[in-house]
Amino acid sequence: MAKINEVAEAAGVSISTVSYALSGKRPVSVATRLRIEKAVRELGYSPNAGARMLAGSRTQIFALTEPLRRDTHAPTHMSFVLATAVAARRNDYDILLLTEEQASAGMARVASSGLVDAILVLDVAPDDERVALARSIETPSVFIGVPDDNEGLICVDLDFDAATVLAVDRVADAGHRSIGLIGQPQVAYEKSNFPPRVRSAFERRAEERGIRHSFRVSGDSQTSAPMARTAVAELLDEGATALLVHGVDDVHTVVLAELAERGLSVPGDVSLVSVAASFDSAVLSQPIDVIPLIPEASCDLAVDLAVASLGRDRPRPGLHLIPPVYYDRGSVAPPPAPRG
Amino acid sequence: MAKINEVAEAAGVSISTVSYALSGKRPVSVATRLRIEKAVRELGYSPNAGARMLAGSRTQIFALTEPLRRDTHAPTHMSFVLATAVAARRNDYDILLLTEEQASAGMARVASSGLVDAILVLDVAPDDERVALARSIETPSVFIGVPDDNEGLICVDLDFDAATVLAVDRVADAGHRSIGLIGQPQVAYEKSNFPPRVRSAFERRAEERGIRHSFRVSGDSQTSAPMARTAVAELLDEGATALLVHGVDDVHTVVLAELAERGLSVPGDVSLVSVAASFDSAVLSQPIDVIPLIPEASCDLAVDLAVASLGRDRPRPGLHLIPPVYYDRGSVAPPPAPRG
DNA sequence: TTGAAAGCGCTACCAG
DNA sequence: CTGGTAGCGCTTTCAA
Repeated sequence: MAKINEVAEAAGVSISTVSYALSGKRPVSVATRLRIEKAVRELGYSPNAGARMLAGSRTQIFALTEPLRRDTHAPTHMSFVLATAVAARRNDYDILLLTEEQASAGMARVASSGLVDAILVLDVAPDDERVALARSIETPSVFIGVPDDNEGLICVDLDFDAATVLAVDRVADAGHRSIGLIGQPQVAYEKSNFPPRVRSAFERRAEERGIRHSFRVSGDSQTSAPMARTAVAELLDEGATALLVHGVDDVHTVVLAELAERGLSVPGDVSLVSVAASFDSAVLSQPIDVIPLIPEASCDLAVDLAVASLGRDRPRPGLHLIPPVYYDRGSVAPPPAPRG
Repeated sequence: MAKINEVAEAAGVSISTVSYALSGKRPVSVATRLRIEKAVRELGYSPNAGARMLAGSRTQIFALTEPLRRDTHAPTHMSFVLATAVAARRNDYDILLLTEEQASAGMARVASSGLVDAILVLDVAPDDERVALARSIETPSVFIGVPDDNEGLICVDLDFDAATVLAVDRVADAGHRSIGLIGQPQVAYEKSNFPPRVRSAFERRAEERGIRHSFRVSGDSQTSAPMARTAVAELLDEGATALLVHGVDDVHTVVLAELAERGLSVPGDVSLVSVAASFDSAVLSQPIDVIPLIPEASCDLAVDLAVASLGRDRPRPGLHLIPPVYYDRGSVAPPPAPRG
């Protein structure tokens, strides 16, 4: 807990020179810089955080608000939190966790006390209450996810629309005339922002391509197995020859198991594409075409935007959608010839 | 972003009176207090975090270090993080997230910059590198979990030893002479601190009671189903009439499914006790006796200790073990009469 | 290339 | 019960 004046003394220079040598905001001769660095090392000096916040205008802290709902999928959520923390540290920022019942309260608090330089908003709901708050405070905020009313906000996300179109087109191009979508649990279509986007893009694009389409939700962690099985059964009964899956790893596992039990091969009998999966699809029992949702991509971009919003030319508000990438793993083929 | 002098001016008092009125560290007449509160409200005043840190000696921030290993069980982990955050807020503290490859680096950084008042250590390994660091820094730290070398540290945890003894005794008292333990995935016995404690307490207590015992690991999330099934099969083959389960929800589900498939009823044919489960056992298909590991209990205590370690009479180092509680749900009965 | 010194906004001591 | 004010440790302007 040495202080800057001790470093200055030890190096035989003034306090300001030490400060500049460390921040690099003013040229310092090599000789003095070396002496200062030596003193810093020997004293184990590290600038006091409170003093920096007060004197400088940066706290080097980002808030991360995440209203952890009961139905949040923990592994996915953890990936995003971790990716955000890593990206932040890479930019010399720490993450302050805001997990409260009333999400806005914590946000308002850290904003008005100047504890953080910017706020990263996770787990965005379609009608998120944090939207209004974000507009009313000085502290810049970046949404990881797109709320319905996003006018004037900076939002980052995978381009779910384009991703879904990519998937529909792929199976349509392969010749499929009837496709199904196995989606998220029902609650996700009310509380979360992206499942509805996938669903509507799916239906719209299928219409545009003139192919039959049908949609089913999957269950939550307790009911995912039976619901996903039922979904597969119903979609196949309706004549679907290709399935898009928008779900967590468990749902994929169940879908594959159900197909296997029915003696159906992929892609021989049924084609399969995973849309916006944020887990490593290598854990599945067989390779599946995937258009991944990569937490690191969203979070890196969000942090970059947060940092930029503190600088000279701030990023302009709007949607920053990440272009989808299609990974071909061989799970899409032309539909089997109709029997009979 | 009003400042304290504006509040003072608006209320017609001195700066110090405002400060004392807000902190309560000095009596203030009701009349002036009311004027001050009014001014605070109207100006939307909220003290500057950096200034408080610098002037006061508290940052009102706790660090939470969690080296998120690949094999971490996300839902359990999230429960602990959430419980910690809630407990911290209740004490007017925020949580700074430290998730780095080299866990010690972040810890050292926030300690030496005075960014946090104390450090909460999660996901403790038997030979945790953070132990040495904790001893070398000024900032108090509280371990949630017990490392092998815990001399001089403040550690909080469920009393796994007592919990396991409670479970063994229960089935032993019911008349079982041969019991099995289905434990965590293999890796947990190397990287985590509590699974070995449950296992050794199980073996020791069974010896003391003079009953046969056998142990099996379960698998990770990908292999839990087959491994847990095998474990059940092997333990039953060895003659176990009661099973203790120390695992996540999935393991319990699989154990119950395997017993059901074998046509064995609980507790008619096999008795079952869940040891140190941190999930809500109500999600299981049938009620099971449980000695729960309650994240809130550990985290509340840890936060209390962290707060106390900043006060006048700091808690003395040592293990703060939470006494186990046995919840009887009717899954333990005397063993069936031996057939033949 | 370097120094001196004025704050940053608050807490808490010393006076009254 | 209330005020004045000296720092807390650093950043940054102004001077040299």
